[in-house]
Amino acid sequence: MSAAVPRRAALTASVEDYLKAIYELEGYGGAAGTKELAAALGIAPASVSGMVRRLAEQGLISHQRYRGVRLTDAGRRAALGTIRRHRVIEAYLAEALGYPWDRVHDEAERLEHAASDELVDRMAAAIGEPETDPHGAPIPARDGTMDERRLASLDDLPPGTQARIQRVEDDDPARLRYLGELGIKPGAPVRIVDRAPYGGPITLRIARAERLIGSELARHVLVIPPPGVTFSHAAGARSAVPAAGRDAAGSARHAAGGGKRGRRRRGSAHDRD
Amino acid sequence: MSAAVPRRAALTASVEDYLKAIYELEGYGGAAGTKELAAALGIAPASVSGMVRRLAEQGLISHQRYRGVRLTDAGRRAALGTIRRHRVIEAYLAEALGYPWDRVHDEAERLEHAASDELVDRMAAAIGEPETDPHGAPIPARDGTMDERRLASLDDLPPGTQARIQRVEDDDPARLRYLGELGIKPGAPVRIVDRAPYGGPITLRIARAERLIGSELARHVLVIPPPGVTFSHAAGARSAVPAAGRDAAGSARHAAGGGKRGRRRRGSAHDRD
DNA sequence: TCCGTAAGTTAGGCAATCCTAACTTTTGCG
DNA sequence: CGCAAAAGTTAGGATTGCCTAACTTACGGA
Ligand SMILES: [Mn+2]
Ligand SMILES: [Mn+2]
Ligand SMILES: [Mn+2]
Ligand SMILES: [Mn+2]
Repeated sequence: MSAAVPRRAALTASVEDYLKAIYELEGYGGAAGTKELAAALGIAPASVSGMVRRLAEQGLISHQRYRGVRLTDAGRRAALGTIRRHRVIEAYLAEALGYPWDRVHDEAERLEHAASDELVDRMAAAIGEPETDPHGAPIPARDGTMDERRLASLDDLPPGTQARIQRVEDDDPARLRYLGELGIKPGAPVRIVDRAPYGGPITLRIARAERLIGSELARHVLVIPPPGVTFSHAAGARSAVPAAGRDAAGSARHAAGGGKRGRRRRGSAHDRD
Repeated sequence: MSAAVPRRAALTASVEDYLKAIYELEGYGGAAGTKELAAALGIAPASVSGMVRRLAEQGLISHQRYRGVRLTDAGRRAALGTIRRHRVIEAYLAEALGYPWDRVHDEAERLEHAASDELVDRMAAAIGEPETDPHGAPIPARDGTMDERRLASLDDLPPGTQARIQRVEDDDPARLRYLGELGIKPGAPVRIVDRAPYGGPITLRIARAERLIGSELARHVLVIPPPGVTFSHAAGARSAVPAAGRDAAGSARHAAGGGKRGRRRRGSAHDRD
């Protein structure tokens, strides 16, 4: 049984995950920092330094010591390939196999490294060439192009605004389930009825009901920016805002944990796409 | 990005492949040899010795030095779990995604280590709980039970015998394509019209046509043994015959290759199931 | 300008896998 | 029975990836 069976020229699963993470942390024009990357991947910063050297040697990223990394064209191509596989798989699991939208991510996180492009293409064809994953994230085309429009979050919208939910962040399964209960899913029309001041609750009209959500939650729900809206939160990864509000690097949750012995227990995932 | 996301208590992909290989080499009551295992996995015998020690320490196999290995109950359970995942995935790819039967194996060989049991169960349900994979290999049930009937090969049948194709070996994509052209696939009724002596060609009546096949090819096509047939080739792996004809251990093809430098290039696969 | 802190690196380790070379045990044959 | 080939093991390496501890650099104030 078996013997290798590599998927492509084949980067390792680890490398693919690094490239994906860097892609998402670069956001609109920045570089990805070591610590940030470590948090996103659930590993120690020192480990990232080591991998960064190797990725740079392989020409997948460029690295300025102490200054962060950026994808090269080759690295970006690879990242978008993995992202395409991930999102098509998520869409397929939801569409063809009845997976709930809060459980597609973890499964895709593993399958993205094992599925061939042929399989992914067959999946995409089987469900009608979807343009987004179940959370509304755009699926890169086979040629590596992807819709990279910046999005605004519900938290950025003034009262009275009408919009259509474009995308929700898929980090947290529990949050996804809650959003699902509220009827907040991609494609749904929404109206901002009211906003309490000082970061208070936001009143929405959604799915023919009025709902109150906190501004924290609202930041994880994205819409196409109506004219004149300045956004503080962008699809992809980081804030589009200059300085304020960017304390928690990216959106990394419980970081690497701090066990003493017994390696091999990295935290659970926390991503987007 | 991500962070771990293990599939189960999670054996490594390597360990799962070893256990599968051992399961198949054990055949009906034997032990699996180091060299045999190395050939099946496409790695060097010395590497197998090392892994064997670790698997024995973990209680997945029992090992008698210089005498070969056997699965423990825990090891057999794990092996059957992987085999179930592999075969369900093969069946799903063929049934739901239109994969040709000569290309499902390699894809399944990778996905089997990444797909969760939930995914595999959903796949099985989606295609009506298949009992065999596209090559006729039985799919272990969720509880780990599997039909382990010995099968006879076409080469074992005397002229005049009627049988129904049960299974074909899926080692070689080219052979699968050829068998497909001949109409030799699981479920097809076949009649042995004639056999030339001294290992000469066998004349079959299949798919309403008469076909000639060599005895080598015939050995890779399996049927439920009609009464009175002694078989020389069994499903699973090795011959049921005492000594004769067991030169090429198992059915390993091009073994480990013999590159000098540059590891990381193991040969392509060669298996069953 | 100076400095402390945060971020990033290096050093030293470990575990999983695989390899080649060299040595040991088994075993089939004459 | 005796031995040489075959099968199996050990020894010594390499690679990938991750970890902790300790050191270095960058940078935002005071
Ligand atoms: Mn992943
Ligand atoms: Mn997603
Ligand atoms: Mn495999
Ligand atoms: Mn197979």
